[in-house]
Amino acid sequence: MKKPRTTIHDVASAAGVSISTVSKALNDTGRMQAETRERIRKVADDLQFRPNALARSLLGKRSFSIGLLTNDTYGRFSLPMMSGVSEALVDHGVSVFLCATNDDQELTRRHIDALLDKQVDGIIFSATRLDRRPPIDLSRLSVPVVYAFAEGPTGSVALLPDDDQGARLAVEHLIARGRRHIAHITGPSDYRAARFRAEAYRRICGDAEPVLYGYWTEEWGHEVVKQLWSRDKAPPDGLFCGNDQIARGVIDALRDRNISIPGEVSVVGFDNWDVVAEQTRPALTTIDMELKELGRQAGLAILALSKGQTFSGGVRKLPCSIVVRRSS
Amino acid sequence: MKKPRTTIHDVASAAGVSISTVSKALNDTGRMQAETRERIRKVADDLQFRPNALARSLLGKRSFSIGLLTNDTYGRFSLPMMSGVSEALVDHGVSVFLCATNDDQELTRRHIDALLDKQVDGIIFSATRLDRRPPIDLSRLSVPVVYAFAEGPTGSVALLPDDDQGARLAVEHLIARGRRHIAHITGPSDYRAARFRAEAYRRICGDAEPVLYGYWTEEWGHEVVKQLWSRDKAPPDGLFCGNDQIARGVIDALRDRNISIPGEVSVVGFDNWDVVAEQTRPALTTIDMELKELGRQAGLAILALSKGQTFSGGVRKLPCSIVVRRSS
DNA sequence: TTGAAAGCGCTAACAG
DNA sequence: CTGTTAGCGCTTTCAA
Repeated sequence: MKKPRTTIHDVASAAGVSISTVSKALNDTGRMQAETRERIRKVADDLQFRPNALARSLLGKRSFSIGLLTNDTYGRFSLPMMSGVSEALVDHGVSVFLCATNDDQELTRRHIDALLDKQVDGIIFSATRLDRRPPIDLSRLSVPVVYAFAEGPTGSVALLPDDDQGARLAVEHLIARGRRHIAHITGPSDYRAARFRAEAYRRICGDAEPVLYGYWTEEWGHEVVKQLWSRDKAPPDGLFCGNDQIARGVIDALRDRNISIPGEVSVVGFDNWDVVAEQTRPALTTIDMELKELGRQAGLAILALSKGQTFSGGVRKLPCSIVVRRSS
Repeated sequence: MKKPRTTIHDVASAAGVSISTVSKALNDTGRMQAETRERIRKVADDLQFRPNALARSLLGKRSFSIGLLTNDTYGRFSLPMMSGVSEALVDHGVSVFLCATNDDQELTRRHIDALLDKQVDGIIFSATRLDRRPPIDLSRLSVPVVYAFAEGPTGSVALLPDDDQGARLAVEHLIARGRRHIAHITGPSDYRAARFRAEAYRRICGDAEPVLYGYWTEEWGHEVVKQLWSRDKAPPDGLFCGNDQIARGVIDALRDRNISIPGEVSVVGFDNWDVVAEQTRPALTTIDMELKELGRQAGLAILALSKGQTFSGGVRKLPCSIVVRRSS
C-alpha cells in the first residue's frame, strides 16, 4: 500500500547522471545540452517521477498551499467561493486547506497552528456575514491574509460584493419596468449588508415608501405583505427584497391574495440562490453576488501576496449582476 | 512579512543543548532528566517554537494532510460532510485539502497529482450522487482512498447513508400516524438512492399505491398532486417524498387545494434541508441523512487507513434519523 | 544522559 | 556542460 515513490536519485541513476543534473534538466534551470535535458526528461517520464513537493518546499520558498478559514457549515455562500478559490489556484499548483472554524476561538486557534506548521503561503478568511470578524486576530500572522466576504482590520486586503451597486441594479431595474412605488423588505438592521442595500435604495427612491427591516425568512415576507396590503395608502407596485427567501415569502403571499406578478407588482430578490429563485412562481428576478468570481479573486490576491508581490490593501468591492426572470 | 520562524536550532542554542536533545525533549522520546526536559520545554515555549511540519513529514512517516475530492459546487450535501471530515481530523493534527473537480477528468487529474506531490496520507472522494464514480480511477493510487456519499470499485471502503432504513423510518412513521394509503413521489429512477428508497417503500406498503418517479423539483410535487387528486380512486392519505423540494411542492399544491395537512394528508420529506423543511407551512417532517456524521466517519476511516491500520472494505451504510415537524 | 552524524528529497552554489 | 557539496528543519541511530 505504501510503496516508496521514485525519487530524483532513481532518475539520476537510471539516466546515468547526477541528481543535480536531473534537477536542472527538469526545472529548466542552468545550462546544459538540449539533448541531455531531453533524455533525462524522457527517463523521468518513463519512471513516472514526480518531485516530492514537501522536500521542495522545505528549501525555503513556498509550500504551494494556502488555508481557507470559514465559519459556514451550511454552504450557501461558502461553497461557490471556495470552488472559485480552488479553481483560481489549481492552475498555479496551489492547494487549499479547508478549515471549518465553527466560530469557535479555540478551534480556530488549532486550525491556524496546523496551517502555520504546514507552512502555508497565506490564509483566506471568509464568513457568512460581511461584518463577522475572525474569532482570533489574524493580523499579526507571519503569512499574508485576505478577507473574502468578510472584513478585516483597516488596511487589510478584503473582497466584498458591492451591495450598494447590487441594490442600485435592483431598484433601477424596477424603475425601468415602470414601477414608481417601491418598498424595500430586508433582514435585521444589524447586518451591515442589509444597511448598505437599504441606503442605496433610499438614495434612489427617497422615503415615500418604507424600508422594512426584519428577518431573512420567508415568514417575514408573508408578514410584510400583510402589512403593506392592509394599510391606508395604496400598496407598492415594486418590491425589492433583501434576499431570495424573503422574496419567496412575498411572492407566495401575493399569490395567496391573487395579486398578479409582475402585472400588479414586480418583485426582485437578492442572492440568486437557484433553488429558491428558480422555484418561485413566477421565477424570481434577483441579484447575483458573483461569489465564485469573488473566490477566484481572493485566490489570485493571496497568490500575489504569497509571492511577495505587493497588493494594495483596503476593501475591494466586486460588482454584482442582475438575473432577470419572470417576477419583474 | 516573511520573518524566518524560530527553528529547533534556535531553541537548542537558547537552552544550551544540542538539537537532538531538543527534539527528544519535545517529543517525549528517548530518556533524559525530567528536569532538562522541562527546561527545554520552557525555552521552546518562550520562543514560541513550533516544529516545521514539512520537515517532519519529509522524514518518512505521515504528512498529516489528506485530500477531499468533490464535484459539488453547490453545497447542499458536501459542506456538512466536509465539516464533519475536518472536525474529526483536526483533533489529530490532520488538515484537509479541498479539491473541486467539477466532474472534469483533466482537472481531477491535476488535483490528484498535486495531492500526491504533497504526500497526502489519503484521499476521500465524495459526490453529489451516490452512484457517481470518480472521473478517473483512484483504485491504483499509492495512498488509501475512502468513498463518502459515493461508491467506489468493489471492495473499497465506502460510506453511504442507509436509504433503505431512512425510507422505512418515513413510511413507518406515516403508518404510526394512522395512514393507510401512502404514495411515494420521488426523483428520476436512474438515481440509485431513488430506487433504494422506493424499494423499501414497496416492501412495507405493497403496490396498492404508486411510486411516482420524476424530478427532484417542487414542480414535480405540484404535478403529482394534480395527478393523484384527479384520479378515479380516492387520493392517498400519506405522501412520502423522495426529497424536501418535492415535498415542498406537494405541500404548496395541497394548500392551494385547501387540503389540510396533516388533517387529511400527512407528508414526509427526505434530506432535512433546513431552509426548505422549516419554511413549508406546516413545517416538514423529514429524514436526515446525518451527513456530518458521515463525514466524521469518513475522516476517521481515512485516518485509520493512513496509519496503516486495517479497515475492512465494503459499503458501510449509516443510519438516518427522522425529524418530526408539523406536516405529519 | 547527551551530542554528533547521517539522512528524508530536493535545489543551488560552486568547482571541475 | 556536468558533478560535488552544502544545506532546508527535523528525527533517529549510535557513540561518547
